[in-house]
Parts: sequence; C-alpha cells; structure tokens
Amino acid sequence: MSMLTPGANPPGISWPRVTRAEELRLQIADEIVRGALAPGAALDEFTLARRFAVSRTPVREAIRLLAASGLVVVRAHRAAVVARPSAEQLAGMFEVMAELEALCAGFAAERMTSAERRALEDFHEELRVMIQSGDPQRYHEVNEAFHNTIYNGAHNTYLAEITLSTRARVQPFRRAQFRNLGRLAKSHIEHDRVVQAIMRGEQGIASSAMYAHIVTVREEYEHYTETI
Amino acid sequence: MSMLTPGANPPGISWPRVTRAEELRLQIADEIVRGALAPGAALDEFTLARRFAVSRTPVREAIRLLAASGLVVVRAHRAAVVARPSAEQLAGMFEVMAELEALCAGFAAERMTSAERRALEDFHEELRVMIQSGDPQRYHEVNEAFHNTIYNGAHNTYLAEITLSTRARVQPFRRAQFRNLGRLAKSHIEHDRVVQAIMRGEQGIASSAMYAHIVTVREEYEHYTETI
DNA sequence: AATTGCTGAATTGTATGCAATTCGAAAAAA
DNA sequence: TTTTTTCGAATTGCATACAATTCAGCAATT
Repeated sequence: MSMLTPGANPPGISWPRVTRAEELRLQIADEIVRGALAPGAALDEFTLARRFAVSRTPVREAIRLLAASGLVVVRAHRAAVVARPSAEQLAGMFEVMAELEALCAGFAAERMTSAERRALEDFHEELRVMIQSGDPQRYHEVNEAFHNTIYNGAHNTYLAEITLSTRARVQPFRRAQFRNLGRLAKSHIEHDRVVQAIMRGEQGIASSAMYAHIVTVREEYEHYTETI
Repeated sequence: MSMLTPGANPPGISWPRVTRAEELRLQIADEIVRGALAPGAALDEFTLARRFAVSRTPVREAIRLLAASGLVVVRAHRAAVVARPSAEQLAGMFEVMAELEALCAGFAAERMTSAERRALEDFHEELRVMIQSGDPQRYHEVNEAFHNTIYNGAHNTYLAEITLSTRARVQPFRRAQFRNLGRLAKSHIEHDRVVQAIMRGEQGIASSAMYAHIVTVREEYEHYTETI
C-alpha cells in the first residue's frame, strides 16, 4: 500500500481496522491514488461488491467516505466517479498545497524534536542514494515518508491531517513524475535546502524553501501535461 | 439554518438535495454547530432514525459523512459521538484557521472583482449598524456571510472549501462569544483594517490584519473558557 | 435531420432482518 | 470493599429485498 494513502485514519474515523467498509475505503483510495482507477472512472456499487465479495452496503459506505475526502464525486441516483478536477481547480489545490507544506516546514523548523530531525535526515540520505539506483516506486514511498515526517514535525495534528489529505487529492494527477531521473536530482537539491533550514531552526527559510519545492513540482506537472 | 453549515456541498457531494441522507447530514451538522448536540453527545442510530422518521440506513450514512468532515468521531461497534477535541487539538485548529483565513484575505485583496468588493463593504456596513442593535443570532449570520465573501473572493475553490470546513469544525467551541457587545465593537475595528486593505489591493496588509483578527478571536475563546 | 417523448432495463436510495460486538449490572472471587 | 467474570440486553455491521430514479434506445413529431 502506498504510504500516501491515509493509513492513519482521517478526521473522525479511528476504529481498529475491522469493518469491511474501512478495508474497502483504504483499498479503493489506494487504487485511485495509484492510478488503477483513473479520474472519471465510474464506481459501480454492484460490480465493486461482487469483486470484493461483500454486499453493496459497505461498498456504498466506502464510496461516501471517499466522496467526503474529495477523491470521488457522487450525485444522487448516479454512479460515483473518480474526481476529475478542472485545470483551474487543480491549480488551486497546488496553490494550497504549497502554502500548507510551507507552513508545516516552518513549524517543523521550530518544533521538531532531535529524534524527529534525525529521522528526517535519514530519509533525506536514503533519497540521495536512490537518485542513482532509480526504483521509482520505492523512491515515491520514501519521498512520502520524508514529507510525512515534516507534517508530523509541525506538531499540529489538524495541519498534518489536511496537508496529507491535500497531497492525496492531488496525487492522481502527478504520477509518472518520478521516472524522470534528472528531476530526482533537482528535487534532492530543493529538499536539501529545506532540511538544512529545519536543522538550524530557521523557520522562514524552511518555509520558503518548501514553497519553492512545491512550486517546481507543480511546474513539472504542468510541463508534463503540456507534452501530452 | 446557520450560514456556516456547509450549505454549499462538501468536497465530492453535489447532488440536488433530495436524498434523506443528505437532509440528515445538513440537519445534524447544524445541530452540532449550533450546540443543540454538545461535544461528547452520543448519536444513537436508532433514536435518530425514529426522530426523523426514516430507517437507520440514511442516518448511518449521514453520520459517516459527518465523521469524514471531522464533526463526529466513530469507532467500530460503538455509538458515534460529537467530536470533543483536546485543548491541544483545538489550539492547532485555531492556528490553521488563522493561516487559512489570512491566506484567503491576501488572495482576495488581489483577486476580488469590484462586485465582490462592493458586497464585502455592504456586509461590513451591515455589521457596523448591528453592533448597537445587538441581535447575536443575526450578527452571527452576517458575520459568516462577511467571512464567506472573503473565502470566495480568493477565487480558489479548494481553499474556500477547507477554510469553511475548518471554521465549521471550530464553531461548536466558540458559541456565546457574540453576546459580548464590547467584543463586537473591537471585532468591527479589526474587520475594518481587513476591508481597507482588500479595497486597496494590499495583499500583505489584508493577510496580516485577518491573521490578527483570528488570533484575537482565539484569545477571546481562551479567555471565555478560563472563566468557566 | 434534429428534437421530443415514451418505455423498460439498469442503477441507486431506503427499509428491514439477522449476525457480531459491546456495555452494564449482577454475581463471584480476592 | 474492591476487582474480576459472566451473561443478557442493547447497539452496531452487514446482507438482502424492494422502491425510486435515471438512462439508453427507439418511435413519433417538427
């Protein structure tokens, strides 16, 4: 399972993962984020129920939870579909993501414990090594662990929650970015500025460095879409 | 219905309000935000079903949607309860709310159309008049219209969405603030700085003025809770 | 040809029954 | 008295049946 997928439970949902609906929510969310279910794809309740060998009830519940998180769109009496935001909406999400990630980085610079700082450096180093080896899937996972460490390092549960949620919502539209090895090297340099600032406790610098990083990620995405 | 209550639909949910589950979601959310259902109160599916004269199914669905929005907390095989965040979590939400509202105000200063600016001034003036007359409920409604105008004026759907959602989530814990008439006058002065900056298109000033406004709102809340 | 209005098959929305789990009070043990 | 255990009642989780709505296709009309 992708580390991005809300493995930690969303807002009010915190049961031990025993209900079918919760399993389905995680699984379907994962398929959306990984691209197995493309934006615009219809989620037929009956088909999904048969596929997962459960009744429609938990499938329905899972779909509604995904709708509330923004990954799918539902309309009354119509099949739910994987969300396909307009270019404008996507731009808005990137804009917010840059702000939220920058906010996290700034707080992290002020509030991270030394253990958290060490963990951040470890992920950063792991990413550096991986620039060469270049397993995109693995790189993606560690990259998310890196960012998650910063979210949690902000020591603000709600901020971490909505930042992660925003990231998940944008994720389906920035796949295949990690196959560009040149991009990975540049990304690492940007990360490095963030890490340096966080280590020194420089809030403003950490924040603006992270903002710049997300902006380039966004530009990379836009360049990518233009070439299609 | 309170204007705060997500009358505009949340993330992926945008059906014409015809399903029972959606009606229930709005109604229960409203009761939570207005305080009729206090934090910690249990939401019994059967009781709610009988009260609204429907079966448990739509009640269940409504509760899950509210859980996804963070207003209630559900655990497997236990009654859902209205969320009661810890003091720390609440502080985190206020912290984020200040940042998001400030962001909205900054964008609004740059992006609002002249029609939107006029509407903002109208609400602002309406609030000024109401400082004296002092109908707390009505003041509350117009105050939210004022803030919503700024959210929408940022011209970023996603930002407006999560800012409104954050506000709704904090709302149950800042009731009774609007009965303090002295506070209303101070609040209007703070609003005035925001409006002036937005009218002049001064992003940074609008942003910091709004940040200051939310911080004082938060301090007001903390002072209020200390006196209990 | 394009548009409008039917019709029934398919899909979603809701109700209800049963299974699984939790909770509380009383009994048993320390 | 305090703690632990047991067991039945109450509540949630899931499956299934039925009702309400939508949609595709074709026919009738303009």
